[in-house]
Amino acid sequence: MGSVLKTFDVLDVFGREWRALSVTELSRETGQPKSSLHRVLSTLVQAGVLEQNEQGLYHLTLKLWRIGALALTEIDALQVARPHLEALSKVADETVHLAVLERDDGVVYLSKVESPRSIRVQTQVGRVSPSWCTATGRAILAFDETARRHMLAAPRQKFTPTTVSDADLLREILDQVARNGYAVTKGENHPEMGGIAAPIRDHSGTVIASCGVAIPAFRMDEALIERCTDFVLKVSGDISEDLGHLPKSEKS
Amino acid sequence: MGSVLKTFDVLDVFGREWRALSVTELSRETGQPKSSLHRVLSTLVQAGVLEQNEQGLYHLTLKLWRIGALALTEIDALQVARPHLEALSKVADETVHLAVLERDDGVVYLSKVESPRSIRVQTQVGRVSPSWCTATGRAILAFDETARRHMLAAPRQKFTPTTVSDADLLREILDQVARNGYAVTKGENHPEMGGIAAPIRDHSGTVIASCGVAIPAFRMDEALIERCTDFVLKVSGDISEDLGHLPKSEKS
DNA sequence: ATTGAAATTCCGTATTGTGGAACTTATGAT
DNA sequence: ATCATAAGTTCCACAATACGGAATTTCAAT
Repeated sequence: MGSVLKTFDVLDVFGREWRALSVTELSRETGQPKSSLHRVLSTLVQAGVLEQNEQGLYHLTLKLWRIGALALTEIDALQVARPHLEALSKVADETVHLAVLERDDGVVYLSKVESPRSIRVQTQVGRVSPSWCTATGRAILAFDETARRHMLAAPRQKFTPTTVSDADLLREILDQVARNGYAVTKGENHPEMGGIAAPIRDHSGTVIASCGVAIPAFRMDEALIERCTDFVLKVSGDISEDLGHLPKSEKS
Repeated sequence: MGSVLKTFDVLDVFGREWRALSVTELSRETGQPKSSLHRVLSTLVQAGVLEQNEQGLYHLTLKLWRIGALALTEIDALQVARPHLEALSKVADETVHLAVLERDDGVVYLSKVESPRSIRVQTQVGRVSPSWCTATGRAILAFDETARRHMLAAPRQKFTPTTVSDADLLREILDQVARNGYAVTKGENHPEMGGIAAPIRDHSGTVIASCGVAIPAFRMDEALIERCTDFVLKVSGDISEDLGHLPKSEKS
């Protein structure tokens, strides 16, 4: 393996554990000898990607984020969506996310607005969750044939007893999501967590992202689901419209 | 130079130009032969950092942002600040930023709220600006002795005729900012742009960031500056307070 | 078809990365 | 104060890897 790939292995560790790491911890995580790591780490410090604190631990600088943030600017949706997400968080009174697919079997949260409630779902912007057992993931997969095929081809872990991992059943569920126009999940990714999400379309009608609310499972009764679904659909529609997607013409 | 450093040179180019790039463009920017670049690019694709589109152009994936975003979560201020920044944007009716120092002679914008006005300052989250001639930069430098020393030691470019680059004058200005508790600049970084910013303190009283408004220079008259300064000071104080910084006790 | 420009592959060379071992520093127990 | 342990860092001979000029392929435009 080349030194560049090893370097990104090291950075991946920083992406998983989000804190300052020691050479020994990195050695344990990556399985590389400390002397090799030391060289890689020095190089990363020189490149301005890592810094070493007074205890000798290494931590990320903002450099990677800064380079990567410019990749985000292409995603017009982010700018446009923000006020709508805040409105959604306010009326639904729950934590709200904007998500896109990453490598077909993951969704990554680009933006969130936290619920002011004391008991709320703990999530992380930049975190990747499995696309096939989350509401935000399914809301995109249902409308993206290619991604769906890739996802169904890859192996799927069962995170909880109720995680749907069977390909046929998953296909049915996604078809259902496509018909309904929204996705609801409960306890499939994390036993105490659920979500309701709907797709966001760009000017061409392509589904490029989803937005949804994340709700503690114990709060998710029929009434709440119905209420929140309306809010989520309204907001996903508003964002799509702001992106130039014409709302389906009403009969009149 | 090692291959890892070369790799980051390439990524830096993606950080400057924020769009898909061809091998030839990268060759021009980095001065490396195309065959070498090709190897580096393949490696980065393999690492999941870049993707190649159908025209053969390379572009960033979200991976770097995702790893780097976890570095941001350490910055509690970001979560806390968001609603205050929005309030500031609303009352000031101008574009608002939260900024931190990067490598002493730069400030990077972590968060922004755009003004709804049609004529507004064009900025970019993730962009680095010079710390010594921007309001957000000076608002931090004025309270960070170490950073100030480093900044004064490094060479300083003149961006406009009015950019203050003289070390002694800069020292005086920063002392003034420290006494006032806020910084005002106009046309020193960009001729048509100005700003007003104030420091944000954490629970220990240390200045860790700044927030400020960015204003088109032609709008910056005395009245506006005074009005906005009040808003900025109010909000920077509110954010600091939310971070656990006790407001200076009132005499009573 | 023909040309030109860009992307990609090839391959012999030498620079770079490699990792075990030795060395240094920090910590904590006797 | 002394020793023991663990972590961080440096060294160096060897081999793998990166290097880049040149050859080849791809693609679009004329």
